[in-house]
Amino acid sequence: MNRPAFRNWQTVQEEVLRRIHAREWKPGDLIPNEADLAEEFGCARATVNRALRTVAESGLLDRRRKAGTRVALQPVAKATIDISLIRQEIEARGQKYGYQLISRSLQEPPAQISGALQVPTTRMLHLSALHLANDAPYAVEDRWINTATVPTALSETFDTISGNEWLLANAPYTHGEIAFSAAAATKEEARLLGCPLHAAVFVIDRLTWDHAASVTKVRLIFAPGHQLRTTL
Amino acid sequence: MNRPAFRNWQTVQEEVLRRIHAREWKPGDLIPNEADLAEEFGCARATVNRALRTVAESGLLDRRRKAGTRVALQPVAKATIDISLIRQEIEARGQKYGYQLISRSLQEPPAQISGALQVPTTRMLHLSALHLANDAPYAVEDRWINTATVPTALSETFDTISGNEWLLANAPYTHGEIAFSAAAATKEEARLLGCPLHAAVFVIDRLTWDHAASVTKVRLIFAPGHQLRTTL
DNA sequence: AGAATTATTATGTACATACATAAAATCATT
DNA sequence: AATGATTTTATGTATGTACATAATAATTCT
Repeated sequence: MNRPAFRNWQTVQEEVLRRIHAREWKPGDLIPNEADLAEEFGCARATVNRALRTVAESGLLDRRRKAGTRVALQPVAKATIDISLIRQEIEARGQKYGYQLISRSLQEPPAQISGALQVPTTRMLHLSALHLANDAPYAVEDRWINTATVPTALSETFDTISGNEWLLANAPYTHGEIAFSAAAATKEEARLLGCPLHAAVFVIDRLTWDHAASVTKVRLIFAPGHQLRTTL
Repeated sequence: MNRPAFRNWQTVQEEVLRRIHAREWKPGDLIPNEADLAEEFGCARATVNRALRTVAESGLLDRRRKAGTRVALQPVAKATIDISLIRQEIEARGQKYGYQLISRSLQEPPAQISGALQVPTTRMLHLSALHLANDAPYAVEDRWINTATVPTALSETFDTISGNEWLLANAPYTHGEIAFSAAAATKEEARLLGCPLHAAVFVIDRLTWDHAASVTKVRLIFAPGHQLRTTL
């Protein structure tokens, strides 16, 4: 019997995935422990561990100490979405990027905004801008910046660089929340995007934090037809 | 000098993140190599490697052999979205799940569908169903199943179990594509969801494959107001 | 029987060492 | 100076051993 050599963790991972897909290991099944698999595959336990850990991260395996490793009953597909700069997104598609500042003002935010950012109702920096791809409207950016956290934003005009880009370079964040939804274009959004009033638009809302301090809240409204795609 | 003990990879990771956030290591900077960091932190190189690898996976570091590790110039935020069963999604929020089959038929798909699934224009199984949360319409499921890949689907009525759930249990897939977008509700969708015609609805399109064979193409149309949320 | 304690076990990880690999840097050659 | 071969170097990973940790199983005590 010529035992195939599973000598690196990728190979072991492929074999594990094959067995799951081929239903040799069925959903809910307890699979052999690391030590046994290591012996079977002719490699070290650490190698098996690395492979199984990676598969578990993708959601196909459930692992618990002492209880062992079992094939997930209801595998939760995990879609990873790369949130890059809008400029990069457009340039990556070989299109020309354009940016246009619509308004910049210091004003008191609506309760909904100041609540989300958890700041007392002081005046904040509000930006409205338009991103263009090949001169066509691509997305409207509506942003509030917490000037208590990022005071340097007050001395930036934002007429050539987007809030998006300036903040990434000047205001680090530790974590954040993001939400995707659909909305009907408001009058202002429709005007900027050149689409009918109440057209269905794709919206991304993002809120970022630097430790306990809120940094910015941004709403991106994409022109009709926009899709956010990824692989599973 | 009492050197703090960074004795496990999580602690090392936290320190690395701290230095990046504190701009001790600035975007674009080359950071010390693994061996040096291991000495500084008083741990093994493998421990530093695990920490740096994890941070790199999150997009904050760029690593290349021989070239070393540097802080990402434009960190690409990665949002991971868990795609679970609609039933689980609803039950996880403590709501009652309901399911209603609208139609089930064998028919020749429109060119757009058969093209995406890369099958000759044979008859395919088409399902239309409604998912409910606390008896209120939650999402419309419009699904095409490739009966060449999943012949057993032909003997399932789908009147009590959704295509979503049945396929997960009976038709494994190796990979897939997913797209998020906004659309105006069609007449039929508006009727089922109980919303105005052309209301802005959130849409998820998914296409799954088992190796080279297409499995299913599904379009989920969510009731107005639906949000898909995650953390950054 | 039920509760508290202890033993067992599978995963999780740290470490030292060794070698693989990719890419940059250097050197030799034309 | 351009080209090609060689060396160097930082990351990538495999291995054996050791111990940590969490959760289950078994045991003891009340």
